[in-house]
Formats: sequence, C-alpha cells, structure tokens
Amino acid sequence: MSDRPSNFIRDMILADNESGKHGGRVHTRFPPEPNGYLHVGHAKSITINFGLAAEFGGMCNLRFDDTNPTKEETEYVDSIIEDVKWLGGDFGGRIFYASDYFGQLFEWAKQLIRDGKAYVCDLTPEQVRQTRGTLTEPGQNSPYRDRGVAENLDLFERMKAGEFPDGSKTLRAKIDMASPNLNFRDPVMYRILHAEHHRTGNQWCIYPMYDWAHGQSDSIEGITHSICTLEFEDHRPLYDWYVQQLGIFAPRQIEFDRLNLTYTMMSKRKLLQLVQQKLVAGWDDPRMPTISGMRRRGYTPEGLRNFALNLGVSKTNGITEFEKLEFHIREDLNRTARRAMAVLRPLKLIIDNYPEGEVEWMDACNYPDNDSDLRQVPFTRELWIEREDFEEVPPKGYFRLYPGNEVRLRWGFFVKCTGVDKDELGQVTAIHCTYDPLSRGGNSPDGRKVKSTIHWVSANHALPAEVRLYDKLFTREDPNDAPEGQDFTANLNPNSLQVVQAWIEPALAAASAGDRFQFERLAYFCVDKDSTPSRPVFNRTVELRDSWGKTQKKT
RNA sequence: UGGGAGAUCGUCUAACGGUAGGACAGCAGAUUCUGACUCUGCUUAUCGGGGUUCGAAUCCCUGUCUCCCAGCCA
Repeated sequence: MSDRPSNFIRDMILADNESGKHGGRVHTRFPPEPNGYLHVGHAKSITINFGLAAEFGGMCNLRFDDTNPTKEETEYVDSIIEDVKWLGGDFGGRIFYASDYFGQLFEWAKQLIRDGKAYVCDLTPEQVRQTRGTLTEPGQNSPYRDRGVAENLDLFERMKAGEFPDGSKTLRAKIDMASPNLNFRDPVMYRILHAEHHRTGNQWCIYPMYDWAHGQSDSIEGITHSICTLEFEDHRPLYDWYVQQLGIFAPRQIEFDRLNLTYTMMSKRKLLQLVQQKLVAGWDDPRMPTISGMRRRGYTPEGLRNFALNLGVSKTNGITEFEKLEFHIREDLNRTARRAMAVLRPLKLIIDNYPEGEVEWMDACNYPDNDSDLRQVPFTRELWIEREDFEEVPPKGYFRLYPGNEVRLRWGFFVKCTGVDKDELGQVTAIHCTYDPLSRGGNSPDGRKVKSTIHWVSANHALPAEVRLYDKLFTREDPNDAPEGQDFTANLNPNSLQVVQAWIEPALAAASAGDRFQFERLAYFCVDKDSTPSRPVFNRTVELRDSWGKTQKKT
C-alpha cells in the first residue's frame, strides 16, 4: 500500500471493499463544470480522484458537468482536458458529458411524474423564493403541486417542445416544503432555457439542475465513490433520494474539504472577473492560481501533485499556507531544473589585470554534484555582476564583494575588489578588481578560502533578455478581506509583476518555451511562450530560499 | 434562534481506549564553488467544563466557537 498517511475516504473505500459492497470495484470521477479554467483547488480534487482510482486498480472518469449552457464554453472544455492531461490524470481518452445523458434524464423525469413524485410548477422565480420559507420557517406548497399526472406529462412535453418562455415553468420534485433541509423543499429539476448548448446546440430548451443531473450521471457511469466538496453535504440526502426513487445503481457521495490557500483567490467567478476586467493578462497569466497559469509560470506537474498529496484529506475547514506550495515546487525544480547564470540588475565589474580581448571558456556544471554534464561559459575582462553582490560599506555579516574583499566568481576565478568608479552623483558605476590567475576554475592552489561565490556573465557575450519577476497577486492572506465598500480587487498587489532587462549567459539562447532553469543564487525561471530567439523572455517561477535576505529584513 | 458539518503545534495533517507523530513555517548550528540543496538539534498543540476507565485526542454529558444551506448556479 501507499506510504502516505491514510485518510477517511481511503478508509471508507477499504471498508467497502472488505464488505464486498461493489465486489472490490472502485470507480471515481472528476466532474468540472466547463465555465472557467481549472485552478489549484481542482488539482487537489484531480489528485484525490485519479489517485484513489489508480491505487485501487479502478478508473476515474473525466466528466463535464455541462448542464448550464449560459455559462459554459468549448474553450473551457479544451483547457480542462489539457490541464488534466498535464497533471497526469489518466482518463484513458474516455471523456464523459452530463449532456450525453439529457435523453435518459428526461425519461427518468417522466417516470417520477408518473409516480406522482414530480410536477410542473408555474410559479415565477420570485414566487418560488417567496414560498420556500426561511431557515427557521417552513415553506408553502405550490398551488400547482397537485396537478394530475396526465397534465404534468403533457406540460412537461410541451416545456421540452419549446412552447413556454424562459422562467415561466419548472419541473419540481414533490418532496416536503417543510423539510429542515432546504434542498428537500420541492427542488427544481428542470428549468426552461432557450440557450444554445456547446454540445447539444439547440436540441434542448429545458436543462436539468445540478442535483437532478449529478447523481444520475454518477449512477449511469457506475461510479462507486462520488467525491465532492463540503458544501454539497446538504445535498447528499437529495442525491440519495433521486437514486432511490428511480431504483437505479446507487453511488456513494463523500465530501471533503476544498483547498484554501493564503494570498490566493479560488473563486472561479472572481477569477473570471480578473480576466474580464483585464486585471491580469488572461486565464493563463502566470500570477493566476489556474493550472494553466501555474504551468506558464514554471510550476511542474510533479510539484503540484506532491503538494496535493501532502495536503491530506479531511473535513476540516482550513487554509493552507502558500509557502507549502512553494516548498513542493522548489523541491521538484531543485532536482530537475538546469542551472545557468543570469544577472538581473547589472553592475559592471572590470578585472584590471586580466588581458584585454582575451576569452576563456570555463566549464560549468549544469546540475549540482554532477561533473559530467557541463557547458562552457565565456570569461572576459569585463563582466556583469548583480548589483546587490557589491556593497561599498558592507553591513555586518556581508561577505560578498566590498573594497578589499575577495570572492569567487562561480566557475571562474577569485577576484579581489580594488576600487570603484562613480559618477558625478556619487553612484557606483563600475567595480574594479584584480584576479588570481592561479584560481582558474574556482579554486586557489594555496588552499585559501573565500566566504562567497557570486554569479556573473561576460559583458561581451551576454544576451539581453526580458525577465518577468512575479510576486503574489494579492497583498493579503485573505484577498476577500477588503476595506469597507470595496471588493477583493482592492487587495491586488501593485508589484505582482516587475519586468527587468537582464543579461543572460549565451548558452541560454537555445532554450525554448516551457524550459525551466535555476538562475543560480536567484530563483527558478521558465521560458515564456512570448519568448523569441531574438528576444528571450523568462518568467520567475519561485525564488530560492534566501537566509541572508531574511536576516537583512529583520535588521 | 431550523438543518448539516467541523474543532489536535503558527499552518496542514496523523492517532481508531495504551509513549500526541509527521510535513510546512520558525529558531540555532554543521556542511557547501549557489547565503541554494543537504544534514543536525530546538521551540510549539488535543476548544472549555464535567464524567466513564487502571488508562481518554479517542467513549458519554454539557457548553463554546467556526463553516455551509433560503439560485430556475454548480
């Protein structure tokens, strides 16, 4: 079995298997509504549903819950398929649609009418609301509740035939207007919607509601364990009721806690708002918590999966720290990303005793602790180094470059700072150094140590690149915690994207969209789809841990 | 104030009447040609009050707090 800690859902399945409930069969499903792009919360659901199926030798159905044509689009269907594949969800090319069951659902609805358990109601949406009662008061029966079977059947067929305008009639289940569970107060099964469906076109003008469609779809597909989030807990009795009235195969609905992440907006509706108001550059903006955004940002499927696996599954309402996600992304990137050197905020470094015009190609490791996978980087008299790797007056504990101090240039030589050039404003414009020719490759034969190694690129060979430095999209742990009268957009981080012109080592010219690197000592980066050979573009995926930066912040 | 659900380190999660463990975060140190990685150590938790029991996070009673439900959304 798995080395992962168990969870209550796995325990339930184990118990079912032991009692022989489904003959040991385990069949789950992942049922997104194609009304937006998948986000990291869905990644958790995908991991659970496909993971459980795989673990128990069963299957998991990718099924589109496409019962509301007014909100659903083919673009979303396509993106969801791509994202599930990318995450490694094995749906074996089998794709299901609730809309494929519209015919069956219609027949079953007539069965309930014939059994006197459903009726056509002429109440307006407003009247339905008024007669539903409240949390503490029972509702009132609809005046149409006791229509005869024949009349109901006739009306329902005519609803389907398009004889009535939107909102004028519904088919309702006849249950109990006084039930303390609001879902039992004669729930709507069908509404009239003269809208074009992305798959069925104009074939239908009545569409099933979620409660009426979902359980029956599960049943048709032989789903054994229908795993959903906590807010559907109240719907389970209704889910069971429909299946029971119909006398069809009964899957079991199990609810778990949805993923909440600090600094992250997980509402599809609000994500849509960000896209529509152009507050971000689309669903796949690297700052978006969508799977496609994270992919573009450079997150790996493995990192996301490990994150989801380590979340655990429970029924507790909680909020996971964003740092946990970053940990798993870094962990995967650390072992998979090639290393390279790039300078984001350049400062010129001149090695006064290095021969003018000379170029030495230095061996550099592409991966840590691996001397056999090398690339060559050109070393010359003038280099770019990171601005923050030099301090004229070093703070306590600083052991990078400062006047009189010696450091190692990664894969290069030891250099000692001898002075600085300044402009008329007193700003440092260049650093002067001398190098130790005997320290070629990065080690001194006399065994002397330096406390710091810094990265660099040859000024003559460096390629310009656009680097997009992404930060959190929101400034607050809870983006919804907005000031009075404002919405979550008030918490948007104005510095969530910073573009810098960087210098990158020449070997990076060969990189193509989607390639991931660690720019040593800085962060992990991913080549953006906007990248061209003449104008490379890199997205910052996640920063390296920075204990020096942390101690700096404290003082 | 109806119904449903849930409360364990700062955060997430384990325990299934028998030593409250892990991960992330944090702190301290070791190591290091990345102030990265890795390694070591440390801090920190059973919502409150009663019971039952040799023994309770776990069972019972009671209180408190949090979340969800009044779409012809899912």
